[in-house]
Amino acid sequence: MISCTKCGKVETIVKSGFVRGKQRLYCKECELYFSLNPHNHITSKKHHQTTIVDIAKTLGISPSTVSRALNNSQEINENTRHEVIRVANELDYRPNFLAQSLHRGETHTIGVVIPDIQRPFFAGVVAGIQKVASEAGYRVMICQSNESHHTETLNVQALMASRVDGLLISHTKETNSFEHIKLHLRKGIPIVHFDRVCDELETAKVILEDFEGSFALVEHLIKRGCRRIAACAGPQDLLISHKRLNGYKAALQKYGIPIDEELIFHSGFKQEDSISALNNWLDLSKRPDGIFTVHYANAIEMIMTLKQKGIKIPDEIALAAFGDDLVASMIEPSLTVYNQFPFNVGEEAAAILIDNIINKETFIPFTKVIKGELIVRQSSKKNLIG
Amino acid sequence: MISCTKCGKVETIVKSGFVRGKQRLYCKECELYFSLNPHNHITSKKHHQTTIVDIAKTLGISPSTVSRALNNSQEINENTRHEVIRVANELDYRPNFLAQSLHRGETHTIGVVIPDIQRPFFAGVVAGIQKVASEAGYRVMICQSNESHHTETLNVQALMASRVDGLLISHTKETNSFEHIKLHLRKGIPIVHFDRVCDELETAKVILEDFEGSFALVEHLIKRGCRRIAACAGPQDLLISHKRLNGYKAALQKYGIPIDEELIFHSGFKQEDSISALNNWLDLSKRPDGIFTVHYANAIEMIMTLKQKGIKIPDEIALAAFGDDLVASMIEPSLTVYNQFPFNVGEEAAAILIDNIINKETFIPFTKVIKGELIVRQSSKKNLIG
DNA sequence: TACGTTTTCGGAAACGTTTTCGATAGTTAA
DNA sequence: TTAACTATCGAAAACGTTTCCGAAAACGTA
Repeated sequence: MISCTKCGKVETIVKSGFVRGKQRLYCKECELYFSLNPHNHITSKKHHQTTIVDIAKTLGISPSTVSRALNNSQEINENTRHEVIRVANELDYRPNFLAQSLHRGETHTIGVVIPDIQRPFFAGVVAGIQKVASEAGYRVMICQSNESHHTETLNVQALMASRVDGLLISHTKETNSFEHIKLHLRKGIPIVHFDRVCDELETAKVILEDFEGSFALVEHLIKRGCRRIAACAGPQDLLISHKRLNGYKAALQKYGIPIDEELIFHSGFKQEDSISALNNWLDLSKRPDGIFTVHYANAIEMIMTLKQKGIKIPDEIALAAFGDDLVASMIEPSLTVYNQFPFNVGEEAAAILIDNIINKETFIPFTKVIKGELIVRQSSKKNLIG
Repeated sequence: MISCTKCGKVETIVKSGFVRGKQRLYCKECELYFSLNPHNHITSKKHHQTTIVDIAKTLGISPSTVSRALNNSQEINENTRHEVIRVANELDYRPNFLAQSLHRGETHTIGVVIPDIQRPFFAGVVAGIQKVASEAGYRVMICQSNESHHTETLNVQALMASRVDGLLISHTKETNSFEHIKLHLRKGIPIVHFDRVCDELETAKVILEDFEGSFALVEHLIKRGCRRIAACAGPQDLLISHKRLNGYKAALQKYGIPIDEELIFHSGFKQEDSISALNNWLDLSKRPDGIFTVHYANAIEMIMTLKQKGIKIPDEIALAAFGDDLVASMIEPSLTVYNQFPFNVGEEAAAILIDNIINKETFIPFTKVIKGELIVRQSSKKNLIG
């Protein structure tokens, strides 16, 4: 006797067509269409994630119907839909994201390449990215380049192989060729740069007020009385290093202070670099009375060294730096900084990328500037002129 | 006239079988087998990633041969392999990771769920994970739960839908039910806990010396003369909070100091929490002469507050805390901490997970303890007894 | 009764790979 | 000369899903 898959009754069953050698049936009461499948041995492999086919088999219907039921399709009987959903829950069905992505040609995943997740700036950016992305239903894959151009290239390749829908990238300090990006840009993959951007590529960019921030910091040092300001710039190859250095120079020029190349040092991100630069400056016949650093970490190290040497901050030397962090406010004297709002940078970058992904055809690249904020602390206080 | 796909010569071509209505050909000189395909219009869609089929069509061979050529198969003519690789480079072929994963049933990706990437501890863990994972050829997907149990559940679901090969997780402070983990554990997905682990699940775990570290910190405070030590413990639900509190209590007991519940406070991770706890203690008739906090950030805030109030550290109150960070060494007085080596935690957790993934059948869960290190700084120096 | 329409579903193709199976031609052995 | 073997490759199935195309039954209308 044939019974309904749902209610189990026998008397309500009527035949309803004949497809591919199998009798199609219909339960009058449940208004449910189904077929009988002779071999219902669900070959329960050890670790078998239930698929749409498993649901179809247990219900005696076809995979396409199950798919329709689970995707809010219009053309399906409401009762069938409920049955499918019931069985899906029973078997703990989870859609296979790989299969969906393969079919749809999109993964709803965005790739992120950053130099170092342990730097608070990038951690903040990533947090901002994840917030916006998850709200928009996108997953995030993060890769670290560790400031190595080669690793960055491998990261980009891996993300592209994973068919991410778009890419967010901040380049390494040694990256000065961009073929690995151009390649994918030509294929139409949406790419958004942030912070360490690249001017020769036609991508959307989210940048900081590198020039304005440096200008504000240096101008602030000048206004408090500094006349001989040293600069600890970043790695030579980095575009933002140039921009920030230009801000420094512009501020000096505005106030008629000559630029002394002796006082400009291009550091890496290592501690030794900034310390040796500082020592060189201190050995000069005319010591600087102010120091501007492109990265707050350098300034922190310098403060520690200056304190050991018994040099008074800010009276003998004042300091101001790019980027805020807890330690900048806790150290004594606390450090004057230009806060970059990394979380906002991440939010904006992700929002722009997702816009680029969704409106791929009409999107026109542009550059968004995230405004920063000068935070004056003890390392530069007192003796204010203007 | 028929010419070789490779060398273009006509006279070296011989017929070599006949398959599915198509003449199979062979170039004597190149030792290359191929067929002619009547329609070689590569329908160059706008954004068309070249596939294995595109390569097959341009060479007049079958996709399976291309696959073999690209996968170092034995059963393929060396000349054919070279031709395939040449064309693959020409068309800039990139294997579709989705299709590969779908077929193989594994993604070579591991999922990571952490409460907050912006906390240096977790950023360090993630860096360690990424190092080991990438060395082993695994990708990493990172999700933040933002200390929300609900978000954590969604994260786990999303990662499982993406069919990650394994999961690394550190629970939120509010997580006290683990159904969302059990479900997948039953299906055989390798899962490794770290830091904020869960004792009721049979997973491998990487933990810190929570008990020992607290014991060491508190014993250190006692040895320097503290007799009334307050504790700023973590959230109630967290297993590690209990362990650390137990270490605190054990140290007191060893030295015959009574445990005063008045001096134990369970904080969240917010700044206000620890400050109000501190104020309560200061209002007591018998103030504490030492403070132990489960998280260094709380101690930093307390140091700032104590300094404002003009209370001498460590003479009136000494401090010691769990977890190291740059700010702990920079603040004045610098903070005595128990360093947890987050990078090592990440490395170990990833290594164990990958071992679990590869040897799924034989793997037996175990717990790995990452040893920490007591770093004595100014916040607890002087007056040493023992 | 005859015909058109609606509802509901199944089959099959497609996404891009890998792999199993089988087929052919050439080579070697008996 | 025939059989067995080797080298090389193609066809097709499989992974799990979605979607296009059609088809059958039920329903409505004349």
